Amino acid sequence: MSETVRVRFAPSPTGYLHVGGARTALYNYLFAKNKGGTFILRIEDTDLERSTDESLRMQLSDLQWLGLSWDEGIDPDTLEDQGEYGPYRQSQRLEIYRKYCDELLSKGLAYYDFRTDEELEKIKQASEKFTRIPRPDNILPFEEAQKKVREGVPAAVRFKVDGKEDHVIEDLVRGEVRLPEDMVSDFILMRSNGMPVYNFCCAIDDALMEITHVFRAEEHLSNTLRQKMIYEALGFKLPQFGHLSLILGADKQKLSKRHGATSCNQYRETGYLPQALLNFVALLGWSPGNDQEILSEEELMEKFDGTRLHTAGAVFDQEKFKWMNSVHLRALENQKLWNHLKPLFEKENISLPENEDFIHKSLEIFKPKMETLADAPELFRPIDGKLFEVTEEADEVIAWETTPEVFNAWEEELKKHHNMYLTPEEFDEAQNHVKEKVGVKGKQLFMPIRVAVIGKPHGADLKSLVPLIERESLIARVKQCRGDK
RNA sequence: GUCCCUAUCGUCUAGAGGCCUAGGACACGUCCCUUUCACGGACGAGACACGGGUUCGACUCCCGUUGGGGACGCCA
Repeated sequence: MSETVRVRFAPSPTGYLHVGGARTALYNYLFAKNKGGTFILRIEDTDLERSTDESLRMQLSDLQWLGLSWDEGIDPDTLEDQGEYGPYRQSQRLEIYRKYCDELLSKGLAYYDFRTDEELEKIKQASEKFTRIPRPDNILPFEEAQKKVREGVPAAVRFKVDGKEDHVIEDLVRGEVRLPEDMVSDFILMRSNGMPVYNFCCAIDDALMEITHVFRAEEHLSNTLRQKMIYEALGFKLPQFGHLSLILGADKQKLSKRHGATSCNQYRETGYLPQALLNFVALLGWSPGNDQEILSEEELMEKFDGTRLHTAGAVFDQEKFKWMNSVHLRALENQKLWNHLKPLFEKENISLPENEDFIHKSLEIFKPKMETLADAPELFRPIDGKLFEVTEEADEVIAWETTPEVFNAWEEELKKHHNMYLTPEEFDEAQNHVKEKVGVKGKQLFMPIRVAVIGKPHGADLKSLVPLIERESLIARVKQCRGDK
């Protein structure tokens, strides 16, 4: 009895995927998964000026990175259609729009508008409190207008917004939303260059692709009114809409570039995990209804059924996102985490042992200190002897009266051993010997040693850290700290 | 300006008339763990925008005010 759920995400390929877009895509994806439905990717590329294949590929790559795979749409590599309802790129559906446009034109539900940009601009300037574009004084009869168009006179096609009735939309998020029809003016269906415009394509495609539910941002509310009119004029069945609250910046304005990082790609490049981004944006405007905040994709799928969506906007809190990323990062299996980290080490020219033992031990020490993947190079750099350097932070410690003695004693201890690495026990023993010999304890003791190991007074626990570094390298480091040549 | 949407700690949120002296999380503060830094743990501070109704009873329902946001494109 219940029809199959078909939802879509319909980005326009202009730049990277925005986090708001990621959330919209996620909700639609989760809803499809939750209902056993189909998730469709449609490309809204009718704006020739701004849409590029490069952007398209960037968006597809972002979606893939997030793991939001689609059942119908276009192949991310070949960009070829996949599915029964194609083409899935609006730029390849032009004849379809043309056909429906002619239908509306011939029925008198739409008309050719021969006014130029300049004329329209003049009209806008003329009225003080301009809100809507007025209908032209004399609309040519269809046949006559068509003839003129065929002769090459440019004209846009506008939909006639006549009625004075209110439209009621049963919104999945907001309940009954009443929109007065005169809220919008006669809107464009086809540009004068022959390209159809968003509201028209969207309505036609959603109808033809048999979309059942549309989750999209609140800013589309007035478009929904336009699209409803198109649906009705063409006799299509309206899908269910759910208008999502907006994601806001710290100043409560719609999240945009001036708020800093807003594209998925930026987060990807600064060391965020896709599962963290998904988890975080999922909770911006929706909650599972309990106190659980860390959710896997599977849990999200299971719990997201299109209800419990918030009506008010949500501020994107970078701090909390960072925290959530650190939680997902710590939950990651060591080997998987290492695979994420490897390219970063290579990029920074940090050479590290790659045996299982080292990976496990080092990650156990450094994982709690990482918030993003990008924190790893700083943490691991001191392990690589060739990159060892004494930082300014260490100056104070080096200046302590007893520090040179600690350095010497530490070096002597290291020289007593012969194995490549010290064990944690051997380190303890060595440290105790230094303590007895120099007669210092506490900060006076371990801070100089830490400086001699990683070049700075703060960092990971020495007992776990020292066994990860070659003894020879440790000796070289003390020398360097002491200023030996 | 017009229309639409919206309103619980600084932020994300739980709360669907009595379970609320309003719960959780981030951030913040104190303490514990720790010979540093993190992680972890305990505790603390911190909110129902305001005014009217409805009701025996409102954070929860209705109306208004105020605040915030969005739309008003031959962008999507």
